[in-house]
Amino acid sequence: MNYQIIEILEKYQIKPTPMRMLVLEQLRIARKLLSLSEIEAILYPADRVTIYRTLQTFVRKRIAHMVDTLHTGAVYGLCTDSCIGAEHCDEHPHFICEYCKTITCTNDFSYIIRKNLTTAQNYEIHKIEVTIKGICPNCTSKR
Amino acid sequence: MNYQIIEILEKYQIKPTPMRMLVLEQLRIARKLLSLSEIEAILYPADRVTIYRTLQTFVRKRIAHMVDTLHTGAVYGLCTDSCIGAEHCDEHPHFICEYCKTITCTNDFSYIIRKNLTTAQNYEIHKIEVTIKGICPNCTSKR
DNA sequence: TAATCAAGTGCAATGGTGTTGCATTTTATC
DNA sequence: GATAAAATGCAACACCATTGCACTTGATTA
Repeated sequence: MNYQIIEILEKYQIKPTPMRMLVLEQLRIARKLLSLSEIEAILYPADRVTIYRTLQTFVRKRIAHMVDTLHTGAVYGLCTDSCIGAEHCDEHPHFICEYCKTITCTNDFSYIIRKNLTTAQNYEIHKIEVTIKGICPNCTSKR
Repeated sequence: MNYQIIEILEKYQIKPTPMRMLVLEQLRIARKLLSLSEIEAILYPADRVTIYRTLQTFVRKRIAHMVDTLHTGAVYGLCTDSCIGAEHCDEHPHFICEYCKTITCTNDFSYIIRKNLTTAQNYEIHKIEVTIKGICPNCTSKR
């Protein structure tokens, strides 16, 4: 189990310290994107700043991506299978369920946006963030 | 000039106080979305909280919409001509130029996202936020 | 016109999140 | 084992959103 985590960290050239292993483990366990505060609560009494910097390292090393939406705060998630590798994929729309508060990834539409804006209007696009709020299929049935 | 502003406010059933007229005027003058702090700076020494509540009122009364992206903070803009009326339109993608920091509205792609997620996957969508970061056509030539 | 009430405003203060500086601890290297 | 580099933990700060409360303004009614 831990060996697997260490393996992943080393694959991304991240020194496998205890804190980093803990944070990575949580990102792997979680079935949703996690905020700094959520991770902080899970790993209490681990230091907030250290987790913050760990997440920064993860984003920099492209093992995880960050989605920033104001009223939920920034959240972090591991890149999915489809984006493991050379590309840092944080462009799939993120769906925030207003019922269960879960943040999940949905299909990627960014290529449509990218294509339109770059070819037709000469925008130079660095990052596309799509955030969708509503009720997820899970919760639709629960209500 | 002021009569026009008063007219607009009354159209949206907002009592035309001096502060509200000032804020609305700035939103109209600005060719981009404005943050609370930007409006605060323009209207100095007007009270931040009052402007904040004025903007809340504007959003509630659907004369303006809010876009929230973390690292720029929340920004506000008047609904465009195409969305004046019954519908509160805040779903066009917002483009943040990393050079001039200007936030502008771009074409609307949300219908694509909405259609796909609702018909194919049973999501109930309340709000779509698309934020794009990069360099706008204006600044591309300047560099 | 004066009294009354609701709405709007301004000041003070709080809470949350992101962020930095610095001293200490841990880890890697020689 | 000594030294250097990286990671960590604590304290503190900055910024923004937000609330509480007292005061002012403006509208309504007696």
